[in-house]
Amino acid sequence: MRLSNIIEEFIKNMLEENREIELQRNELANYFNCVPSQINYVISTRFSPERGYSVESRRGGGGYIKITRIVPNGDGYIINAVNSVGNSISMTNCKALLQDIYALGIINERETKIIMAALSDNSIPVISSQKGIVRAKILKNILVNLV
Amino acid sequence: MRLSNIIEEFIKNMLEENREIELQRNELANYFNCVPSQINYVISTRFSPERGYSVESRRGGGGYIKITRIVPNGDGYIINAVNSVGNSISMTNCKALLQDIYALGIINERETKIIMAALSDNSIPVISSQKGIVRAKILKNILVNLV
DNA sequence: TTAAATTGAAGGTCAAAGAAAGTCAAAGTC
DNA sequence: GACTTTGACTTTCTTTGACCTTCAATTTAA
Repeated sequence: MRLSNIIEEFIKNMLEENREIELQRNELANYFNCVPSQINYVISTRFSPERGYSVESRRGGGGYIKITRIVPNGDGYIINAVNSVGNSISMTNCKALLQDIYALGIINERETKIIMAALSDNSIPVISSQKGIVRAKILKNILVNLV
Repeated sequence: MRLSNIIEEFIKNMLEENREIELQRNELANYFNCVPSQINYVISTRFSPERGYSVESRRGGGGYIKITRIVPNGDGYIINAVNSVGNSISMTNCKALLQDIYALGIINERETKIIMAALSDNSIPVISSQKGIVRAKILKNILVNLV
C-alpha cells in the first residue's frame, strides 16, 4: 500500500464523519512522516472536484486546508457532469450542460445567468487558446459547490 | 484560531451593537496581551473601506480609534461596485464586497456561494500574479448581469 | 499675562522574523 | 510509462518591536 493511498484513506475517514474538515498540512505531514508537499499531492490527485470534493485553503499563521465532501444529490448527477467537462470546454458546451442542469431543477434561471456570466468569453482575459481551460476549472468549481 | 481573528471577532461584536464604536488602542492591546501595532494590523486588514468600514482616529492625550460600520445604500450600489473594482482584485476583497451585496439583499446565500466558487483561487488556473486580473473580470461580468 | 517650550500620553509606520501553505521539477518505484 | 516521493524555493498572512508623529496639558520665560 502506497503512502498516498494511506493518507487518502485517512482523510476519507475523517470526511465520513464530517462533510467538511479542516486540516493542518504540516501537522498531517508530520503524522505520516512525509514532506508537506505530499499532502498537496494527495489532495490534488484524490480530492479534486471530479471526485466530488471542494478544497479551500489559507496560508500564513493560522493557515489551514478545508476539504468539503459533495453529497451527490440523488443520482450523483453533478459529479457526473463535472467529470464530463474534461480539461477544457467551449462556451457552447457549457450552455448545453447548464441547460440540462436547469431542466433538472438543480439551478434556477437567475443562477444560470450568473454562471453564464462567469463563464463567458468576456470574463476570461487570457489568450483564446487557453479560455476553455480556465472555463472548465471555473465551471467544475461552481458545480461542486452547488450541492 | 489566530489572535488577529479573535480581535477581529471582538471588534465585530461591539459593532453589532453599535454602528459606531470608539477604541483605546493601548487598552485593547493590553487586554489581548499583544503589541499595540497588532491592533493596527487587524484594523487595516479587516476594517478597511472595501470591507464596509470607515476608520478615524486621533493621537495624543485622549486619543482614540473610531470605527464605523457603513450601511451600503442599495441604489446604484452595484454600479458603484463595478466601477470600484479596478483592474485586479484579491479574493479577500471579493468576499467583503459580496458580503455587502448579500447584506443588501441583492443576492442570496446560494448565489453568494456560486459566485465565490467562480472567483476562488482554485478556479483560476493562471500564475498567481495574474489571478487578480482574471478575478476582476469575472466579478465585474457577474455584477453587471445582476442588474 | 501670555507665548513658547516641555512633557507625557496617545496613535502610526515599517521592516524583520515567524508561521503556514503552494509550486515545480528531479528522482524513485512498480 | 505512470504514479509517487522528496526537497528547494515561493507566496501569503501574522506577530513583534524599534522608532515616529500628534496632541493636550503644564511649565517656563519675557
